[in-house]
Amino acid sequence: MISKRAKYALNALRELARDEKGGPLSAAIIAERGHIPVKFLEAILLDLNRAGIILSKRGRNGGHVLRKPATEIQMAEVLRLFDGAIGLVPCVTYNYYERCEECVDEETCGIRDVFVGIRAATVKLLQSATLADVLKRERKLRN
Amino acid sequence: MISKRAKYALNALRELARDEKGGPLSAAIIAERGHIPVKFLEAILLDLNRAGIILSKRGRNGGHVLRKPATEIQMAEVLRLFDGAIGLVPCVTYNYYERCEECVDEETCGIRDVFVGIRAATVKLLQSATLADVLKRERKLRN
DNA sequence: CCTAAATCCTATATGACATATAGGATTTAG
DNA sequence: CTAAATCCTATATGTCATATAGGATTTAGG
Repeated sequence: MISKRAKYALNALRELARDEKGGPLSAAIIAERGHIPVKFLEAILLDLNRAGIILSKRGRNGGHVLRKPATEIQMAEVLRLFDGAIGLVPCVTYNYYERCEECVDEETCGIRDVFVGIRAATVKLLQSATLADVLKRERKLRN
Repeated sequence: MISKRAKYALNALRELARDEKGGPLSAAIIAERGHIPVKFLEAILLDLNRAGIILSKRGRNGGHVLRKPATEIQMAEVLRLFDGAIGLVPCVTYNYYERCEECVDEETCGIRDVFVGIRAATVKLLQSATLADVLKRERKLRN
């Protein structure tokens, strides 16, 4: 299961993608539209800003916009940012690799081999799922 | 990430599969071979027994054996037993379905749509991964 | 029958983490 | 100058995963 932080982040980014050509959206508005606790969302938006995914403007008429086009923001990037590794076991991830303490021989572990395959499939799907793709899916689902 | 309970369970089951035609294995032996805390493993084996995956015999010369052939025990079954839902969000699972609180319209949610695809791919891989398959992979990896 | 070896069972410690809130400091436009 | 917004730090809070303790029960064999 992904964390609520990650889920809220995805929801917030979807709102920004929908608004891509409009003005900046405030945390309060995003929170309302996405049914997200405001203060919690603020922290999430801060992380997204620091990670270079959104651009946040302070002060009156401030708010948040996507820093890149919606075609270039992948769900994979967002999940990695908030939840770290995507794999189901620590020994199958690229960026967060960690040996399993109990592991006897990683090289010949058949269990690991299965999880390697799952990670590959998952990452592929999460990389092809950009915010633009998410909106496209929604248009399709509405018919 | 899957829980340690689930990982330990898979490791323990692999030991039993390797031993499939031998006598029952005690928790102590499995724990030693799999580098698992004994008492913790005991509780896990108890769950596996209650779930009908292994058969446990008490008393002297007691121990645990697979209740079904290794070709019929899927990793999917084991993960579901210990970690519950396999999907990355509660709204995409068959057996543990739960609506996302913050969800506005599940039917047309593009984010959910992506996770539906991931769950399908993951479940497929976990179902085809039986204990026999795991052992087969290990023989292959040793070459 | 007795003992050793094993599973079975319940309770509990404990530490980590995710979720969430509080309260304010800072910036910015009008 | 003020209102609206982000930014920042600290903290509460509860839940859960991991793990251990201590014994009750069963079973085979000498």
